[in-house]
Amino acid sequence: MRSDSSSETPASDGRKSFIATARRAQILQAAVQVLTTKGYAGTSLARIADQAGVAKGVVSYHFDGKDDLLEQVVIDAFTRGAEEMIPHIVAAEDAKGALRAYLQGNIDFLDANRGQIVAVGEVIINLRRPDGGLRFDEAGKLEVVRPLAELLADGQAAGEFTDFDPMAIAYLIRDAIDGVSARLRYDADYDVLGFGAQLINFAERAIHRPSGEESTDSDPTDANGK
Amino acid sequence: MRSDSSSETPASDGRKSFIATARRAQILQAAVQVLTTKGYAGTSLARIADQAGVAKGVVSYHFDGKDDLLEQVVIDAFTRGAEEMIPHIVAAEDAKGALRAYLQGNIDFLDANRGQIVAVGEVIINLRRPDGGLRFDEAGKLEVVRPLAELLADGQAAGEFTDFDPMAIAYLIRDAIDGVSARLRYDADYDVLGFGAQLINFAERAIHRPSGEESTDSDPTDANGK
Amino acid sequence: MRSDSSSETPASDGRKSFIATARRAQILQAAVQVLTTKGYAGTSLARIADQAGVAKGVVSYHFDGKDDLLEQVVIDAFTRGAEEMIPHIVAAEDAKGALRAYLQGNIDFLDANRGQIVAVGEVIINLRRPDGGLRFDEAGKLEVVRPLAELLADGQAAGEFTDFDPMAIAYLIRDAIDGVSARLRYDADYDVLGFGAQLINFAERAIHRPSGEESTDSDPTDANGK
Amino acid sequence: MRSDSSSETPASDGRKSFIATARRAQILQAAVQVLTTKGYAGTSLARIADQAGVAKGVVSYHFDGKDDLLEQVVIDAFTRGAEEMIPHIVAAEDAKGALRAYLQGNIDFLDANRGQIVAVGEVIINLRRPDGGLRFDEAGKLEVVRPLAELLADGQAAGEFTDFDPMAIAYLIRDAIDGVSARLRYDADYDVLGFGAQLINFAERAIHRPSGEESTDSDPTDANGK
DNA sequence: TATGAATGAGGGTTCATTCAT
DNA sequence: CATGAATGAACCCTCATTCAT
Repeated sequence: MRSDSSSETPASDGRKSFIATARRAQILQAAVQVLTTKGYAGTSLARIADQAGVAKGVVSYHFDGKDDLLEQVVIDAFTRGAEEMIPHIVAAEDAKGALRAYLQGNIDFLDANRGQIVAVGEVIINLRRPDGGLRFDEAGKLEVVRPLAELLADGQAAGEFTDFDPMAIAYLIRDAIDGVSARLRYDADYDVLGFGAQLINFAERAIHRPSGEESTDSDPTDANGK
Repeated sequence: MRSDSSSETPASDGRKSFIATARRAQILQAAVQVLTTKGYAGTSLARIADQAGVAKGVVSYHFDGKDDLLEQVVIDAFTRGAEEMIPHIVAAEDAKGALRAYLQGNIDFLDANRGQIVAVGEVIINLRRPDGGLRFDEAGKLEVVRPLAELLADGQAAGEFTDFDPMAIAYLIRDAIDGVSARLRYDADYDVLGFGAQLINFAERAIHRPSGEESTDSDPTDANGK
Repeated sequence: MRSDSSSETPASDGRKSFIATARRAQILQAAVQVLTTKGYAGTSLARIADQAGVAKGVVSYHFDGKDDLLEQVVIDAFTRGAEEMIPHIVAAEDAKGALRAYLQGNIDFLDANRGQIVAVGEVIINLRRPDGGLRFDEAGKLEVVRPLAELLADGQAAGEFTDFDPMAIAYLIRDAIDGVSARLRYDADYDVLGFGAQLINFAERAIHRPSGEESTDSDPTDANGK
Repeated sequence: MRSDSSSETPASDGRKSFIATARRAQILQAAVQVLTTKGYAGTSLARIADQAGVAKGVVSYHFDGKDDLLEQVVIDAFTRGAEEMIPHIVAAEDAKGALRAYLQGNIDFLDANRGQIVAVGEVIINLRRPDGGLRFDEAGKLEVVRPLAELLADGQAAGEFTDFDPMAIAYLIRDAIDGVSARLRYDADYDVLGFGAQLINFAERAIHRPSGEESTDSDPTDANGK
């Protein structure tokens, strides 16, 4: 069965039968569990099948091989994440609001999907293409970072944000969010929301332009506070 | 049978012969190369031996199995990193200087050791103990983060830094540094120093207490920025 | 549970429905194509079903397993071949004519059915019974060679052919014809008819008794050509 | 271990150690046995290892995979065959002698190596390259047929042989020899030498120019048979 | 009739490790 | 010290077949 994302039939869930969809979900869930527990290198189709309570061949039947299965683990999460977060960001009235929505949206998503986050991270970090290159590489990362950088640049253009390299700071913010993912590896009960509050506070302090500051180029010429 | 802890000091009393030390270094270097090229899951003793130009058995002879070898890759780097960075940090006169030394030291180390960083990351992220737990887990991470958090707390106590949760911001800073490591995976020529400058700038803007600001929890005696 | 022997005569009394007959033909044709393209070891029911554009289960439904399907590929061709060739042979007036009819009939059949010949060969050579023995073995071969040997012996008895071991020469002629099949494996456009002409020429030169020759042993006492 | 045919050391058996050479031979012999008994499709590394009395991994250790192993089965036989037959052919004084040496040499080789012939045939017929093409294809066949065709053409030029297409008759002769191989599949005790005698007889009757016959396509200067 | 779903065996291969030399 | 040889487990994948629908 091909994991064809195109749906030729107008039916709601696409062309996959109900039972097939259910099995796929079941197997994906099992894969997430194994990835989280055993790590990427310890994740085998046999263990996934065992965890799902199905025969080993079933996994190969529903997915186009191990790589396809693991890809789906990531794609599923990304799809859901984008669906949840984007609306909040575009609904913001100004750059400050959009930045806050971006940060809070990511934090909330991580907090609400802790069960999947670690597994997704394992795959992103380890899954490679047959040629040896990483399956989820810089290109995918850029897709996530660039919008954030544009958001920051917009805020600078509107005079809301102070001077900095938008791309670098976008990476820095992503690093903080990815750091949360990493910490969930060690501590499933990590206080994601608490750290998120600190992160938002920190970021806004560093990014927001103090009222009255001049927007020149980069270096603030004078720093006589308010 | 753990590998002898004296293995890191081959010169002092000569517990390891010269040739053994050389072989170990040669194999470790090969392991780094394979890890960087093929990733953790693609790293086998056979490939390492091949890369090192030695027979497969040699690796097992000089290291107590695959896990021991991979551990050494990490420990070597950490040892060297600590040796290089700690002196600069302790030499700083105040918290601001220490923070800058910490950040610049880490950035410089990453920049100077790009060849090893990716390999080290692969192992830290993936290597697990026989019981399934991560070999380099939260405990090791805390060893790195806690000193930074203490440095930040000291700065707050001295009135140099503004208010924030030292632990959270320490994690945040570590995330940024680890983010550099991650980016080296995709781009061996990543501008580490450039990003580092932005990071330092950003961090200081968010951490330093603006002159004239009231300190809620520490001594406001000196608030005259430099 | 062998497949019903009436399966080859779908029309006579309608034991098989029209649709079933069509499906069988469709699947057999797909099997021929896969066998030709991928070889025996590369031929699976999945590939055949795919090539035929039907679900995998359909093949198992219409045929009593893989072996039955492959048998039919051979039997179909043999049945058709016999139907086409035998009439010409029995219609010949003398042994020389019968031999020529035999050779030309075989050549023409191979030439006209190149698309199937390779597939048939793959099965004959490889298909084995559950006990490990070849499904199409010496017995089947004899069925083909013996009539030819009898034809040759008749020609000798009639004084048309020179002295030789009829069975050995019958095998030799079959080898030449089978050789054509083999060559079609490598070259679908092989000049079957051209080789056939050379074969007939060669065979007649070696088999026909020169006029005036005594029927002694083998050596022609005088050789005053025509 | 690579099956490198080049030998960097001047030692007699090349660079393979004695024990490795012995194991390889043992495994090759086991492969021949399995191929002969079970056929190509029934030949697995597990069965070969079992037949050889070694663990499955040993086969993969000594050969570069299944294909490499099966190739060696063929190459070994071809190498030995060429070594045995070529000297006799080149030693012949005229084309008639060379043809007889060629035929007798092939027959004798088949007769003396019946144990391997069937296995070799299984591989030649079935082994395919990763791209789907046959591993031993037309090109290899031509290497065998062309020298025979040249031998025949030489005989024609020398007036020893009658008129025919040398290539076609060369193929025909090869077909007869290959037919012997095929017959050994069904009957391990096949009378190879007996058939060989008939074949030689038949071929010479069809190929040799009767004394006094005119040559149509070559130099008629000497038409007075010897 | 036809299909998708499921199974379990077996395929070849890679692997970390042990051991005699 | 170093090596080649051997092992057996685990890997992913393909297969022919069965079965409920």
